[in-house]
Amino acid sequence: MDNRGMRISARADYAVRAALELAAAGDEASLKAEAIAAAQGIPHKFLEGILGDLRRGGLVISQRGGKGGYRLARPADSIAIADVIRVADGPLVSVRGVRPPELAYCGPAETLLPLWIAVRANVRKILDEVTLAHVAAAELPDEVLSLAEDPKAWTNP
Amino acid sequence: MDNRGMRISARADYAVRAALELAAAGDEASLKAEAIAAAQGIPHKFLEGILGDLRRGGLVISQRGGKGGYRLARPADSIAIADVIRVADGPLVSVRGVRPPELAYCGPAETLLPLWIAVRANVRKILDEVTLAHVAAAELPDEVLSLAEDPKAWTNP
DNA sequence: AGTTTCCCTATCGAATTACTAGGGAAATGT
DNA sequence: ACATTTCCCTAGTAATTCGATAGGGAAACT
Repeated sequence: MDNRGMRISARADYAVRAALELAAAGDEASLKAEAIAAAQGIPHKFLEGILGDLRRGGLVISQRGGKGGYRLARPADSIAIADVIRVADGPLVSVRGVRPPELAYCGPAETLLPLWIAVRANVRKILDEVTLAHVAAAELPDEVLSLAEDPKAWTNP
Repeated sequence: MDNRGMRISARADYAVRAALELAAAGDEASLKAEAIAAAQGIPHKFLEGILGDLRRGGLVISQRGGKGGYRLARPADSIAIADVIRVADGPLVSVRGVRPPELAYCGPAETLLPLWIAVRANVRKILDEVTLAHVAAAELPDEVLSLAEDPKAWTNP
């Protein structure tokens, strides 16, 4: 009964870190998959698959050949962290595999639905607002920063 | 690449719904596993395992025999939804299986750590505050309700 | 005793997760 | 033209997790 709960998968984590490397390199510059993999300690072939998702999702543009690599398709301040996660990993929050609005509860559990909706809204509030540019520049919006700076937020449970 | 993301497992969902049935029955009354399973449409034997977790976690008290069943160990307004989820399903939020404070990021990804912390804090803000009594009585705290009532919170992405 | 109900362990198939392998296709440099 | 680089695609795989089921033992009540 240990490591379950709401988890951010390795795939989502890797996708965001790769996108951050691209953001840090500048909107014009391009990086090779191998360079990103080395910089972030991500298995190279696994990362290639993830970068393919980001490309199909319209977040990055790729080019083959000697001078090839990947670059962001849009400015880093117009790509939210949530965009990257959704493209690489599907819907941000789900309950038993389905998105909250599709759930049917009965009896005393009826009010669970708005509760899950509220949880999802509070996750979105952060991940839809924070962009690659924010994180790459280490400058989170004030509301997010104040959440993260609360010492209680760092405690175990 | 479909149903991943941050998911609330069937186990966590079932655990909360079972606890809500107990809360609705009153702090003193007790219900049999079979009755809870029928009321909420949860596989009976699967639910028994979950109720075992809740008991070992100190959230419910069980009794065997003809007049047996389960009842809450504490008043419903002193048990947060987060308590139930943690006991049944482990830590609320994790990244790649580990809890955020244990993560090590480098380069432009360094600020990811406070970001995940902020996400977790925002999830906790809801699930630590809302109790079984709130949900069973269909009366969510105002801040939570206003999050859930925003029509944008119900949209797809 | 006999029934009821919780309690424990074991098992199961299907899905998911995190990777790995191998080769094909396009762009570039000489 | 040719070799090299780098992306691109499909398939596979070992380990784990998820959701569920089965069977029987132990305690409590009538």
